[in-house]
Amino acid sequence: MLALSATSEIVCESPRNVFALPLPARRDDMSAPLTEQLAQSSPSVYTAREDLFLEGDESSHILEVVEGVICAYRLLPDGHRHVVSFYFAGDLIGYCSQSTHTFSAQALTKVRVRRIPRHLLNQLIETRPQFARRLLKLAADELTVTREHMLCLAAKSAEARMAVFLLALSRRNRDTGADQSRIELPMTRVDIGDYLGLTIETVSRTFSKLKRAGVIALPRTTTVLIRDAAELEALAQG
Amino acid sequence: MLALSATSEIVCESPRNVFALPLPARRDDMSAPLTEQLAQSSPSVYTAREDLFLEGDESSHILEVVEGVICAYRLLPDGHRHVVSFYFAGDLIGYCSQSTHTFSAQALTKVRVRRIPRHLLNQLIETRPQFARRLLKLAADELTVTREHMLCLAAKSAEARMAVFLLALSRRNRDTGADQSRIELPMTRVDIGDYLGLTIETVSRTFSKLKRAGVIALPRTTTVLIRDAAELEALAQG
DNA sequence: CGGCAACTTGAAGGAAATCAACGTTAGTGG
DNA sequence: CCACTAACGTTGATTTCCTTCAAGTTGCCG
Repeated sequence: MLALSATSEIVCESPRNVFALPLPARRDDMSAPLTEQLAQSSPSVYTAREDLFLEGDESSHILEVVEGVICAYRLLPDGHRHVVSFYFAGDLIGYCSQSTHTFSAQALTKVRVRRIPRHLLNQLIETRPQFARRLLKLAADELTVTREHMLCLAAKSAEARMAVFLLALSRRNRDTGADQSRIELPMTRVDIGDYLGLTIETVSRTFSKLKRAGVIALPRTTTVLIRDAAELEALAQG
Repeated sequence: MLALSATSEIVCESPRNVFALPLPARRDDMSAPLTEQLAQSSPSVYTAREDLFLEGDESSHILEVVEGVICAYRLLPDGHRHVVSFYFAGDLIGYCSQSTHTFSAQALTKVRVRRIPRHLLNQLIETRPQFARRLLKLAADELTVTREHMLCLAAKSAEARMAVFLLALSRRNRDTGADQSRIELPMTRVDIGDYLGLTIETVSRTFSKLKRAGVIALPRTTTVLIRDAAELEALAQG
């Protein structure tokens, strides 16, 4: 029921790629009363392209994604948009942020989230030091993943960035038991571009290039089939 | 004596720029016995360009920078180097990372650091929930700062990145009571380039361009004088 | 079937990388 | 103190990759 306690243990020690974070929850390692308190809050539902919150909003709750995909983004004064991260089922959003949100969050698909009041989180930290350590581990892992993405933006070509991106989605599939070689993209080309620091044209062209090279196939615009994972890994290196 | 407890309160609520993190410590808000335990460890000293640790090394301690500047970096298979962050006096390194370091750390100047054993940190988390919350806050702030830098790399021009970088250093000066308009660069052009995702040539050219425009002056290669802070702010926007 | 949004593709332009040469500074030893 | 050297920094010319601008095309939903 509650992912908080479980996820941190499943996370790999040194995540190499983005989206390498959480997995489905176990419920046996939390104190029962608190688990129930957290579980009480019934999931909120959002439809595609609906904003869950905006940058600057009061963040009295943290969110656990139960179903669907969420896009965290920021709008810049010059009109640019930057996608900070994508969050999938099992992920936590805003669990360690300021008193106001530092980014906006938009549903990419139909989304169900569980809202956990921050004061309850603080209460858990007070009473269960184990819990605090796990939360710290989660924060540390998100930091590592963010740095990995930063490195990607600082030092890699469009092709390499796309390869890293696709491999991250592929690994996420593997970790959730889905087909590694078949990726359903819940996000548009604009979302991908804003995430990778590229224009939609470059994203599209790079997809075409990878397709021409036989590395991937694109039966539909939202479906990527990985044909040559080894080559994709090589391209991801740079 | 110990920065851990104090820094988190001084950190601004939503840091807008890198290097906006910690400030000198206060000691009054920690339980005395533990403070003393932490203070016992006498600072280690490193000379310029000496590595404190390498990526992959066991990280049994976290480091508090007492004096000097440290450069966190990663070496990529393709020979590229990426500078993750710079750490200044008062900053904490590796306080929330994996069991092995996810980046290497090198002294840019003579450096003194206090080494705090991780097990002691865990002990503090167990016994002092306040402490755990503060550590979480520190992690959250570093995440926010990292995301800010990521945005910079993803969406800004060479000129804008340099402007953001210089303003961050300027703000750090202000926060430590030093001259806002006079920046002593402890890092080389290579370090700056690897941090901003630019080549040394571009870094150098951008410095020259800013100088020509009267935005900054460069009496020496390691000294930047900010002549037109407003214009620099404008350039930082993009 | 029409209309619109998302995506693709092509051509031209620009920002930064690369390649190459020259200056400058700091550190060393005569 | 000065000459020498090597690392660091600057500047210029050229190339490359990605962006921008501009049409098309596809696919979805009424």
